[in-house]
Amino acid sequence: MGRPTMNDVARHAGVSLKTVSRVVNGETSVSADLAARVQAAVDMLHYRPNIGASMLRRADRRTRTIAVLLEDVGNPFSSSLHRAVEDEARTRGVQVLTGSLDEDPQRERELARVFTMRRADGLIIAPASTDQAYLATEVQQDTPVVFVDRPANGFPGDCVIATNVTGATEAVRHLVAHGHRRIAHLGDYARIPTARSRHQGYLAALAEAGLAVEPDLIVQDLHDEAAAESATMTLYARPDPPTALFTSQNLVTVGAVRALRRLRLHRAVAVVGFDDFPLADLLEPAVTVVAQDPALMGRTAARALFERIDGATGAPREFWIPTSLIRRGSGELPPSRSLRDAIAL
Amino acid sequence: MGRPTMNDVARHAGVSLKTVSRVVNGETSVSADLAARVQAAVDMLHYRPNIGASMLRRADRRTRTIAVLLEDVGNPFSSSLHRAVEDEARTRGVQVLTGSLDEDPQRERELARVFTMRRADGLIIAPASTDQAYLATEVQQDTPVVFVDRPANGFPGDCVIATNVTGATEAVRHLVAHGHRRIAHLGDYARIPTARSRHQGYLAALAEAGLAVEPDLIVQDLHDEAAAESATMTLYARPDPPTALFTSQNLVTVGAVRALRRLRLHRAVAVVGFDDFPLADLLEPAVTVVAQDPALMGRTAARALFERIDGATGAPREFWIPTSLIRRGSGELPPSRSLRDAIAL
DNA sequence: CTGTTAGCGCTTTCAA
DNA sequence: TTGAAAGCGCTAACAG
Repeated sequence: MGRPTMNDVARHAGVSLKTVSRVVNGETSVSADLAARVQAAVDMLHYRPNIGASMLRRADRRTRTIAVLLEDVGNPFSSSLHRAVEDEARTRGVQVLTGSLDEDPQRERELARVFTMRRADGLIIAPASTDQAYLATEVQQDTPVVFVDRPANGFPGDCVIATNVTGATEAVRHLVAHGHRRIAHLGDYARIPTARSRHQGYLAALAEAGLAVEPDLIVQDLHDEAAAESATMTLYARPDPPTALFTSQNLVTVGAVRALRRLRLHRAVAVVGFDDFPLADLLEPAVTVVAQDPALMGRTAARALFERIDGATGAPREFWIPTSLIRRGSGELPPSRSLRDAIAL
Repeated sequence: MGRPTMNDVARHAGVSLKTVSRVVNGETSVSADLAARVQAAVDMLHYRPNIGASMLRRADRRTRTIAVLLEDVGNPFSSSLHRAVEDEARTRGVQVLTGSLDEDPQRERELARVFTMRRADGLIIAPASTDQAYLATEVQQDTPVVFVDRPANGFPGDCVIATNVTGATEAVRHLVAHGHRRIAHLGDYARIPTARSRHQGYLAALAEAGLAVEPDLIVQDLHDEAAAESATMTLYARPDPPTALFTSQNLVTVGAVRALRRLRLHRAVAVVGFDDFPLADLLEPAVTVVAQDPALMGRTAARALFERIDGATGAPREFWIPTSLIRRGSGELPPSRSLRDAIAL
């Protein structure tokens, strides 16, 4: 009394179950006559094959499902990436399961297990944990995993990562070129690999310019707007504040911009942010950023995954997705000679 | 040579397959001794149940999967909604399949069919088409469908919709209260139900204020920033332009703001937008909006769906999600007496 | 408490 | 070209 089955169709069409299977799967070795009768029965009963059941017996054992584990399907970076994966999957008739990790390593394991029980053909993971060795026992040998946004440890898989170090270096070099000597770095959780790379790029640019590292100008473990805003306020309560900020993530960038607004320093302090965000060009001054390309990252990850699913072998590959500096104004402000006066206002 | 099966576990533990099934499913009627042996074998073989296979024979025939059809999983509205659905699903151990419709009715049907073949336990659809009668033959009687953001036609299902008409009326009433008499409406594709409702709300507010409808001040079928920007430019090339804009969607709002910037009218023309967007509060002037609550819409839709999946019967319900006017500055600008002079600049 | 048998909806294998 | 039988991994129904 539930959905009609292949057997129901066979009975209605007066053919064997196997003939229905052939028609449904588009095999050509069925006479036109029988095929038509089967099709008529399919239409009349509104038969829809149960692909979960077919996968059980099918030789390739594919579920035509992939799973994507992201930081948060609701944030702009993750959701752009998700959309790009969907588009690649769609051309192949593959469905996409998603889950949000919220920087929780535990959740990463849980979801890897859940999607394994669903027999996803492959996984795309933006790791929240620092060690993916657990995947060895969690996923099957022949289930490919592609890592995106952050590198993996302890498990072989293709890897799609933005050029975080060089992007950050370029950002800070840009500030140096505009005359800045005291450049602060506002970073995300220090345990996040991308945050570390961006920090590393910052240090490299300072070294390159022969500038000393001032630990007081480096604030880490900022993960949301509020934290970034208050860290910036604190920075500008100091006697000798920086003339420029390099922020390592868009929520941090926005938090810093908010603080500068409150302090009325938004036209006095230069800012370059890592990762672009909507409307950055409409702020005053418009925000200079090192833009990532989440859609390209998603597309690249999906294509790599499907190549592996289709049987590609060989050592894990690294795909480096270039970042690009977008000059909009905030990063081109010269160092203010009178920051303390401005603050006094 | 693939994944270990329940049979492999049974052999290793020296018990029957059914005993393994009991342990794996947490049934208590197994002696501690056997349960421990089974668990040991599970751990040693890294056994993971194939829930696709179990669903085939299980009495409730649930896949513990729901499908969500959205406009575009990459846009802020859809992705916030998606995230809220995920959170509800997670508490129930249910996985979420998603798909983007891109305003394509054909795609809506396709995806409904695909997810039916996956035997999703229920569907959440933000309709792209105007008629959902096709669902009658596409989904099973007992597969609940909940519609979100836009109403359904021709198919019974709970419906979760923002108060578009009253929200739009409130927006325009707000502009009227600030002295505006010539208020333009920039709307999305006229075929989109939410766009029509917002247009209707606009008309209601004008009528309430005793203002005549000026067809020249109504521009429809704007779906992206570029279209909205050029429509706004055109509007201000007219001899007698409006002193305020009511924009019906956030891309349209942003396009209009861009145009006003270019015309240097952003402090002269009042703007209220429908639907909030990130950083609206950081623009100058900050943008007054009628905010929707996509997360609440997603949560409400998911809860309604799970109630139906859990057997709730009764007539389709309507859940009206309230909008809220957020005053930020752009909507509180008074009518400019010298718009033409300002434009002349 | 434990096991045996049947069968979910489908594809495979093999025979006609 | 068509179909019968077996079986994918699992749970239900029923025995012991």
